[in-house]
Amino acid sequence: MLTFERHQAILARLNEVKVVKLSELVDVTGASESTIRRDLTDLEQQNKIKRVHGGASLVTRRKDEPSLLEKSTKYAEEKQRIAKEAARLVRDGDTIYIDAGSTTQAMIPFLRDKDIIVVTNGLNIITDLVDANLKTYVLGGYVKTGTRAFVGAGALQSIQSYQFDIAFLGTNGVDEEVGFSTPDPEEALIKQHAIHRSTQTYVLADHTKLGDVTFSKVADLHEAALITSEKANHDMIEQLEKQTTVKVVAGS
Amino acid sequence: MLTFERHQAILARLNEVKVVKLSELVDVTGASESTIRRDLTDLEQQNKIKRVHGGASLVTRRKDEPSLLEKSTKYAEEKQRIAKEAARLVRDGDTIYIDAGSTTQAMIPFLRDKDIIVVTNGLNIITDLVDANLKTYVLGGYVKTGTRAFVGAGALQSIQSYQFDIAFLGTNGVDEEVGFSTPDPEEALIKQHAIHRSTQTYVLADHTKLGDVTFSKVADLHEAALITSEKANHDMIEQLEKQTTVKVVAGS
DNA sequence: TTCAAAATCAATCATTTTCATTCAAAAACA
DNA sequence: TGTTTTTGAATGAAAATGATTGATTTTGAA
Repeated sequence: MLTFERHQAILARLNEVKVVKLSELVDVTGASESTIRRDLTDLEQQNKIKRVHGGASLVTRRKDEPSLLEKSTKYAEEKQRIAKEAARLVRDGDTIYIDAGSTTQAMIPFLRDKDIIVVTNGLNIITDLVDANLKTYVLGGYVKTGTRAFVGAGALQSIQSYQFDIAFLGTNGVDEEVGFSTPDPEEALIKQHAIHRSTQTYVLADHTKLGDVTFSKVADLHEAALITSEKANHDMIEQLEKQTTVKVVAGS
Repeated sequence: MLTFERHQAILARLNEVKVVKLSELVDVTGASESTIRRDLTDLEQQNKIKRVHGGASLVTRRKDEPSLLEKSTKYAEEKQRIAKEAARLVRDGDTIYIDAGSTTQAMIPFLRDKDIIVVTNGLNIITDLVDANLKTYVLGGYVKTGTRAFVGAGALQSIQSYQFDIAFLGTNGVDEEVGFSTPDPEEALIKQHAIHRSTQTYVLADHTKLGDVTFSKVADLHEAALITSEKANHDMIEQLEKQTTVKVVAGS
């Protein structure tokens, strides 16, 4: 058996089993223990496998987890909990829209490996989606400096091609009277279209957003359900519940 | 047994087994070991097989796209020089298309702060463009795992909206007969449209691509100009010049 | 926990296989 | 005929392999 063939056999077997004992590999390939050891060393140097005592496992091509510091600042605990709750709503077979934004981005780890199609307009979101092994589609358009969301005529045209089971949106303001709002009119426009092309819409907002109003109105409260956290003012939540469904996730 | 026949026999056998022991080949063809070795050397030079210790395997024209990391580190210097030459062609006020790919990506630092509009279908390219302070537009579409290019119906629809002064494309193969080619038909389709929507087209290719043929044809040689480097075989360049404009950038 | 047996490991060496190079014989060619 | 190309055998170098050694790690029983 050729070196190349053996390497293939080893990798194939690892693909099935994730971790295999050395003795099994010896059986499968019919090579001596020494040879297998050398093979494993080779493959490890090629960064294809990770050796463990007695065997080996395939290295997952995922990007390294962001550092803890990054995580804690980027996705505060509250966002994590809200994102997790949102992700629970997604079922295999769904086609969903994930809006640009850090809270919606926090959903992605909870969606890993699901059999879903995801559409997004957020540059930072794309990489995470692909790394999470999800079928990923992107709106085209102009890349906004700052949030790096795709907006404008291109994005508008793109979104018309899709229908979503659920849209998950971020927001900068949730107000009883004004409804959902965001600073940039261009982004607001995309969000509006996402709502209209989707069977259900959930807006993810941590407690700091409640009561705020920003420049561009996205939608009335009744047009989307809201997911927020216990940290929010309870009177505020009661008020909002008159106009929309509110999911409140447990505090820390 | 004729040389040609032997070559065919070898290739046929490789087709079946992917990798064969040299001794087996000797049995099959009835030629001496030396002859087989010479045959294998020939076939490898013709780029038809890849030799490994103890045998050989057929080169596949389909998958086998090197990872992004590999791409970006390999022949970095040469790509830099080619990219710089390409960037020199861009004038203020231009609208250009920059194809997904590591060589085209290398152009971006040389375009910094220019007053141009850039359209791309490469995920990794977007961030660089925005960071280089360029007005950036993105095609939508499906995100290919691997190269992370945007392809498919969405990308196709998006690209129809634009007209370019210059399109800069990468490629995996440049061949006198076949022309420009790339492994993925979906990407090839986008490239074709880019060419047709653009006043001028330049294909950027380091010397390793010349003479190669991959699965999907993108265009004939005369449909685009070529930028490559002095490392390329000079006879090859002469041949190519019969069908297209070739810019050759200085060696290291 | 501690200890000893078992398993696994890296390192080394002798053997086998494969390789490129060389050279002379055979074949093809003109 | 003489010349060129192809072939096969021989050589030593290089690479791959399998067995052995003793060190290290894991396991399981006390």
